[in-house]
Amino acid sequence: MDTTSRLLMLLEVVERGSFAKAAETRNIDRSVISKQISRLEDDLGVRLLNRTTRSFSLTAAGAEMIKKASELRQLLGETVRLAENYHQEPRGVLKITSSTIIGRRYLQPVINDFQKRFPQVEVELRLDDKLVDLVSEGFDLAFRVGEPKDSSLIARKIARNRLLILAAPEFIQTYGLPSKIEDLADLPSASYFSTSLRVEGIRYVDQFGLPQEQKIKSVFRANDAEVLLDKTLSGTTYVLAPAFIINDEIKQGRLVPLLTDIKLQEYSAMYAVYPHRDLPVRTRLFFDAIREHLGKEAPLWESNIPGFDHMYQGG
Amino acid sequence: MDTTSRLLMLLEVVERGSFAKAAETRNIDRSVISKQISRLEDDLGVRLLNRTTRSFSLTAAGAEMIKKASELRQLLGETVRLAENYHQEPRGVLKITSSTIIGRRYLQPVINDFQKRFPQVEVELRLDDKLVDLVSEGFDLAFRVGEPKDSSLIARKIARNRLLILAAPEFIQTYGLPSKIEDLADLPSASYFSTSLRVEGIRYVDQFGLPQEQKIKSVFRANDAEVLLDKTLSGTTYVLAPAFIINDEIKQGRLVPLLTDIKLQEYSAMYAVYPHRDLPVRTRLFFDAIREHLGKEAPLWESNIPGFDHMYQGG
DNA sequence: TTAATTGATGCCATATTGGCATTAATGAAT
DNA sequence: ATTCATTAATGCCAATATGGCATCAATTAA
Repeated sequence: MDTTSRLLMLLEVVERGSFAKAAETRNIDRSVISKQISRLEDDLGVRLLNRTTRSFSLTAAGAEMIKKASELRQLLGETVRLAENYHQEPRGVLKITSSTIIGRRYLQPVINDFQKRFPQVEVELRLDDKLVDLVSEGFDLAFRVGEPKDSSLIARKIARNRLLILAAPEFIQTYGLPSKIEDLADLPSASYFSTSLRVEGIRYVDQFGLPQEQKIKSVFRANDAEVLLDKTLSGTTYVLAPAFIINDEIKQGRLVPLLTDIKLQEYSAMYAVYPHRDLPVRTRLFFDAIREHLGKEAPLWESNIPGFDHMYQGG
Repeated sequence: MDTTSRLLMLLEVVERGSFAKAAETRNIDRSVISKQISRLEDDLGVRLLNRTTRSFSLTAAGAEMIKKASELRQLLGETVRLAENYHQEPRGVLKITSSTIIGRRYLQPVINDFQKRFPQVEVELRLDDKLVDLVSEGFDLAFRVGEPKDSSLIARKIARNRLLILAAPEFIQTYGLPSKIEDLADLPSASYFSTSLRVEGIRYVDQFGLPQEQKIKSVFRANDAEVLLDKTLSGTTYVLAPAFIINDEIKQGRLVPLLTDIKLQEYSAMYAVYPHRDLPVRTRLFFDAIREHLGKEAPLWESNIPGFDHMYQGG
């Protein structure tokens, strides 16, 4: 290991916040980090970290070094990617992250097929419902619902993701079929709720083409769409759900779309996110495979919703 | 050894022109280079060099890689230098290059003293009369007569270097003492002669302040100033010599300045050259030590020429 | 007070590196 | 043509460096 690698190690230590965490993400022993950082300090002849036994802070020199280390990582990444552009056959490790549901339902089948076609490509899939740092963790691709804020990343919309209002037949028996959107105000609803996003109403476009929001009566809130769907299947709530979480519940008659004449506002689409302009071959091929799988026009999941083209379009 | 080091190795191979030369400058076995370059190609998955047994050429991928390797070297250098700025005590290896005469006569005494003061600093001195590439060979400092052309380098004038016209007493006995500069036209002269510079006349300023050049009759040409001086000591030629090669020949009466009333044009000064704005401590200290040794006003070597202040000033 | 976590250190098996000798290929000199 | 020298590649081996384990001391949380 040479100075560059040690600088990158230092950068990881600082980004992760401790030797132990850096060791964990690298799957190496803590002692290795400790030794290599010490070695780096010896080589450079500067103390980089002020250490106490349980934490550390950067020295002035250390702060300058991690800036440079970050530039080095960037440049080294570009270099490797440049080389990868010369591959005609994809190879290497394809690192992907996505939310649990996207990964399980839409990525996994593509990955299975992909690795049959390209056995030289290894795949690492990290399912995580909170955003991870693509750059520092070295991911090639991320799949997310909603456009990411980080403008240093490149996001491409790969599939629309319209909303539906759903309830189980049992719910309809209990509460009756709502005939206009205002009826939803008093019906029990399941709704998405997290630190970053809480759904408190249904946004739609009225007959005059004006945006409106119908308040809902949320009796169950969770930060997991599948849990909300499961709750709704039990017949005790209705739910405003994105189309991409629908499996065959509608086809089997276990869920029924409500108020399909309402024109709902489009929900955040599904995006693919990557950190660089020039993708390695393996990434580009996987990206294409995903688009192929999800469909060019209507996304794959909409085939689970018969007649969806005519629903929630305001007619 | 990791990818970065291998890229730097590749860069050296390309710069030096062969595996063998790169191995030589690194003082390692050729096999190491061969293995590491192969390893780099495997890791990147690209062929970088088209090899025949006795030479190689870069592939397109290889050409791109060495560009990046050069950026990496630059950035890594900056990083290390940044760390060195935090040293209060100088350490590390001070790599210096100069012409033979400058090194032997003016650097060596300073180096001896310097290493007494700072035993932590190692010194590598490369005496070479042709210019070497400071950047690719990793030199901290170069000392040269004449301003270097490479504008990416920083040059600082550290001492003027005036000229004299010298002859041995024996020469004067033989040919008589010249009384005006035109007398030199027919007297045998030793003159500097190399592929880059050939001296064919003596440039001076006449009584009206106009630049003139007096042709000389060169009977001995060499690309080494000491050899010219030695020839002159033999009494068979006079010579136009820069002051910095004078030892005690004038004090001992073995050489006599001629035509000291002529106003000679100033010769190229001695320059220190370094590749970066921010010098490591060891370099800055050595630089200061050299300036101290050579003298602020009149350079050290002028003390070997009694009355030199009043010579060749047009009086 | 105890328990848990952190980074440092010493020890050891293992992996990597660098040097040597050999080989094959190539181009220059005779 | 025929040496001859030089180049890069390869296999083998010793020296070196690395990473994992166990342990320790320091610190914080419970």
